[in-house]
Amino acid sequence: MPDNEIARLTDRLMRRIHAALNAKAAEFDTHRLGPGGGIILLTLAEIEPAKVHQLVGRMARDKSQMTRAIKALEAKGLIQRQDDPHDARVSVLKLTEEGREAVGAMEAAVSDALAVILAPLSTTEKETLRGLLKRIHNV
Amino acid sequence: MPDNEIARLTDRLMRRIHAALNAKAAEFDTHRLGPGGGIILLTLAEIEPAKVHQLVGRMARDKSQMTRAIKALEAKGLIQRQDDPHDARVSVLKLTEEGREAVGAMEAAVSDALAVILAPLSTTEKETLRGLLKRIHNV
DNA sequence: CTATTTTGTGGATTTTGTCAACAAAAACGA
DNA sequence: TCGTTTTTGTTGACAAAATCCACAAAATAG
Repeated sequence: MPDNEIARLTDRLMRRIHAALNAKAAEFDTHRLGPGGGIILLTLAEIEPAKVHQLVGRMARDKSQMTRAIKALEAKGLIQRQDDPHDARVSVLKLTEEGREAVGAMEAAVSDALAVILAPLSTTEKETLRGLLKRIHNV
Repeated sequence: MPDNEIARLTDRLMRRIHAALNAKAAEFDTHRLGPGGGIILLTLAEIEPAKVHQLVGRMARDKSQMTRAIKALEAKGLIQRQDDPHDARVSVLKLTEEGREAVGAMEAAVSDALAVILAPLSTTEKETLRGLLKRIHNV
């Protein structure tokens, strides 16, 4: 079952990333977002402005958790909500200036950590990996 | 920061796998191992006989959690411990016959779920992905 | 033979994940 | 149009997992 090995290897990779970031969290996670909040902010930076369900879809997370995580980010002044004139159920999420700064710091730190973990791969291979992952998600 | 995108895409992939398996857990998780216990069993099947710290290393997990997870698997009769004659601190973990059966059922189910998620990739691409992931872990 | 490291457990706490129920708005269909 | 269904988001209750710390016993190193 070669596919299954992909699952196990992916899990392992994710845990290593998680551990590495956790170890150096003190350096960049000045807002104490935690891993959960951090990755949401990074994703939002990528696709903002976004609605909650878009983040839920893209991040494959539970919506109730997303609600709470967003609430926390909002309380910390990192993101802000605006009403959507076309749909009264939803609000549009954007980064605040402070949020953008936090994203910058995190991007750099994640980049450092990833560089170490992905060191066994050449630049070309990393590109290949990224491409394959994107294709999996039909992006 | 292209590396960072790898992290996000990997996270997303892992969550999708998790969700897919969770959705069909009733079909195969007759022992109620949960995702955590399940993947440990699969990993053990791959490298048994193994000691706790080997599983910890390979799975990049916290050792105290591993202790508890193993205890649960042992209580369910899926794995068994034997004393290591060369090192009294550790015991050697093996699957029981029942554990082996559980692994078989899980392998099949995981395989099904993975096939769907990885469908956008060709067989060759899946092989490439697997190879890259293995290289990341220096395997 | 002491000091340090490795290996594994256990407790306490926080963080995440899961599941079900719910409400308001939107989209749909006869 | 009006009722029905779906989408979107929120909350509560609970289960599972992660994190952190301290500890003990055995192995290893100096």
